[in-house]
Amino acid sequence: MAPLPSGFYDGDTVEIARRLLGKVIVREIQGERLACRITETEAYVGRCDKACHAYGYRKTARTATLFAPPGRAYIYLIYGMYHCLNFVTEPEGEPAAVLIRGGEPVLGTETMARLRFGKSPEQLTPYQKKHFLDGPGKLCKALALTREENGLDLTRGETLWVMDSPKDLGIVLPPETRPICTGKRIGIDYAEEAVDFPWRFYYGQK
DNA sequence: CTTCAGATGCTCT
DNA sequence: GAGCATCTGAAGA
Repeated sequence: MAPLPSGFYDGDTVEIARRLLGKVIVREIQGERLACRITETEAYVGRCDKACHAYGYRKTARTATLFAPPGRAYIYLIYGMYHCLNFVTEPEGEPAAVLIRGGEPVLGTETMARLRFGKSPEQLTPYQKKHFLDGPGKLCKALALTREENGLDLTRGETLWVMDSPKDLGIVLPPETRPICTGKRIGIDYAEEAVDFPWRFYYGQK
């Protein structure tokens, strides 16, 4: 199943956020395999970034996972009802992660649609289809990820991992031709000078 | 297409 | 008690 190894995550968080675009998240639930291709990410670096939950190495019950070895899942509850999926980066003890902000379905669309809307893909409105996985909360809902999965080791290929390409699942997709765009991160207006860090990466217009 | 209110509960001060 | 790395449906332009 060839999950990306811990070495992939053991490095500069901003660079890893960029390199995660196009990679494939695989999720196994109840014997079924779901997959989506990553289309949007953001980097968070505790050492120097006021937007990071572990800014200044602040360690609490919630942020403990950010200090874990690279290649773990950091999942937390936001706004009382949604979850955000991150991949822990940098060597153990350096709190940092990449937020997965968006994706597109590769496998298991039927189940993802039911997890997100309680409907089959055919029943979705055009608006629902267009915005299927374009947000961190949407992605977690479609992949059935909650705090239960916080701390999971992504390098073991158990119930959640990342692969280099859809080909690793035997799925052939058209090659990615969209440009990689860079911008400011979303929803961190409180973060003072860090609001301007260009640490968001996404595929541009088709 | 756009704006907008409301939902809902954990986390940290 | 305040705020949060958000989403949805409804309503308006």
